[in-house]
Amino acid sequence: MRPTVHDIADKAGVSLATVDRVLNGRPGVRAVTRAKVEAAIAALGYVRDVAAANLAKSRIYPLVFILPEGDNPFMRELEAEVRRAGLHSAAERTQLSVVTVPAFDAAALAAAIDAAVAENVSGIAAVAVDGPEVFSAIERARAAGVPFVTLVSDLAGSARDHFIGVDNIAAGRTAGSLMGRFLATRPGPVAVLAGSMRVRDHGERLEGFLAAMSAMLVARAILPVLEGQDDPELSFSLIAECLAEVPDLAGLYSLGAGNRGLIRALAAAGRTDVCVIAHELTAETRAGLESGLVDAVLNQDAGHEVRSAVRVLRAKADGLPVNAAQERIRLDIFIRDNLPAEPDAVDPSAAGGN
Amino acid sequence: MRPTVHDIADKAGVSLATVDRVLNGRPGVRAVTRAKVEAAIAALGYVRDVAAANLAKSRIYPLVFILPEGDNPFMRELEAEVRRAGLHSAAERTQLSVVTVPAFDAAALAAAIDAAVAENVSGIAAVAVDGPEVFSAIERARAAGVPFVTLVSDLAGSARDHFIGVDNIAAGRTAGSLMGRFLATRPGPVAVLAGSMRVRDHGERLEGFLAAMSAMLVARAILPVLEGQDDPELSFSLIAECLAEVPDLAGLYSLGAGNRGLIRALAAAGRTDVCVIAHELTAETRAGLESGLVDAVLNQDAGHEVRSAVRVLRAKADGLPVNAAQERIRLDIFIRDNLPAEPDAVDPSAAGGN
DNA sequence: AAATTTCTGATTTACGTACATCAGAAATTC
DNA sequence: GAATTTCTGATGTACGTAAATCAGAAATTT
Repeated sequence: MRPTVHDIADKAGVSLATVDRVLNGRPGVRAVTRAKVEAAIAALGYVRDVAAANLAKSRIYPLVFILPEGDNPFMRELEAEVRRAGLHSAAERTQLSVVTVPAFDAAALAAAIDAAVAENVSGIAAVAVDGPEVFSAIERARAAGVPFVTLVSDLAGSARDHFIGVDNIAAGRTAGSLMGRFLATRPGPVAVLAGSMRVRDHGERLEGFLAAMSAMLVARAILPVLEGQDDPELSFSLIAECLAEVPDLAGLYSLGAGNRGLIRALAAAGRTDVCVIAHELTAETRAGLESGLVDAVLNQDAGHEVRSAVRVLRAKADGLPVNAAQERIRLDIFIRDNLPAEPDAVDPSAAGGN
Repeated sequence: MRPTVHDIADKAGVSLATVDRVLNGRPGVRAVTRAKVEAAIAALGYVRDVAAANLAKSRIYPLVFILPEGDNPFMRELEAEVRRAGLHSAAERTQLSVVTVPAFDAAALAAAIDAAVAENVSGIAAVAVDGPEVFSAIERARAAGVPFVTLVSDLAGSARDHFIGVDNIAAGRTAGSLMGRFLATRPGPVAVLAGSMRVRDHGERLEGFLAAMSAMLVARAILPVLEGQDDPELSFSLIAECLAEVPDLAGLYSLGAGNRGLIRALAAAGRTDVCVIAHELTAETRAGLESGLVDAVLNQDAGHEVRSAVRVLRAKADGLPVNAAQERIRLDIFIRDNLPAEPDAVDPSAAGGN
């Protein structure tokens, strides 16, 4: 059997109360006694039984996810995954909630962060927009002792505890590399559709893509980046216009969330010959892959990200270390042949993470 | 607060003991009383607090992983992941152990299954070899009430509860599809290196690969399958011989574990022009991707598989349902540009799954 | 040496569930 | 209606930890 607090007390020759004080960093223990207890803990290889501890504490952890509003399918999927995780979150003593704010709006995000801090939550996960207001809001949260993780789009250099999302530079590089291989020697320029350069993930993906394309043996023209604001209508018209103006367009990299408009424009123009690489496996991009309009989709698993965020925030709230390797989010590559089955309906009885 | 057994007792107007009898399916409750209690449970939306239940039971679940022995790097990684998971398995009240048996040996596997059943374990995960002995051993395990999952290689049609691994037909199709795109119009035959057709995963991958290749616009000769028994030396000589005899070889699909020998043979022949697609991201295939000898690696995440197997076996042991969607193992595609960072050293302090 | 402060021990209750025991009520059989 | 069987209630202990209380020991100050 694994050792308990009682074993520590026996081994160290102190009382249970003293062990408790040492374990939970409470005052009222002399340095020598504390050392004795710590020695016993180390000798026995004691590890706290978190289940029992949480039971005794009956503590709950209210965690807030701040996501951009609007019809960005990936963000809505993230929201759905938060709700899904919330169904069995009671077992892990977490209470998840979602707050939505206007997309690409640093001031609104900062206000939402401050509001969450005021509500005294145990942790915040947010899709970061770049801006000084956001930096200082994160600093205020951390100063108030509230763990903070960035989700999907990072804000390196800020006070955030952790970033949960893919390496976006590598994602862009992967897109560029696949595009190069798929196009091979076929001539023609490549277009890029982004949402906004005010979120770092888009900027980073572009950076990686350009780097990979410029490393190709065959030099290829990259058209100026189209900014569709992750809006279906705007994305549609931008792409439709581009297709009309550039008849020999060879490739199209969609690094944001404008895929609905993009696919509609491609279908309308009947251009199945363009090599299309998009991000995030949603209903639209899945249909695009199946119909052959889209050649590859780079994806980050929303469910994994939500569960990872919950784990990290809980660990930070408890002052526990995080296994960075385990929390690394993988970049999935999907082509027509390795599409996963359609996700099933929510099953509240399911336990565990993934 | 979420409801407890006490709330049910109050609501149903019965005692705690009766609620307990209903919840745990113990005898001694009239049908009418049972119905009252069940109504109260449904009305309150009660869900058992598993943490408290496990604490009270102080039950442990001994789970056994039966893996092929030998220097198959992926199997050794699986073994390492089992040990890694075992480090914090105490928290989940599981006790993991690994048993190795000769590879491709149905009788040895069946014997190991019987031995595990005799030891009265709570669950068994095994890399299935095809054979009648294995079928009947699985049936004996299930008859003895021991949950059984197949790992990596399935045995559909057997009594196993669940399969933990990728869809190997889709994996083969993906390999074929990528091979076709990467080769484009380049002429030349393609070779396939397998381990043994006695494990179904190899057979299924081959099936998918051939299907995808035959669906290509450009017809391409596929050489007879080379069976390397997952042995580095044998694989080396088979590939070396093949490279010598087929100078215009265009592609090479390695669907088993003979990658060390394969890469050595390619390097020795200086053939960086052959399009190579291999399975499982190991030290060898990673180095191959980085050096450019290997073009793509299809991977299943050993850590995910182990954690999924543990979750499924525990759920089966407790008679709980399994969320199949959540337990589906993804097929990862790795190219040079989306290689994850080298795995870190084991960190026993890490909590949670992924 | 007395008074004070700081530390430590002993004990208790609680968290939510599992499980066992025993007495008594209700239903069934004779 | 008595005897029996089957069901139900009441109660208690246990799991491993958290947290509180209070008494007493040790160290410190006066």
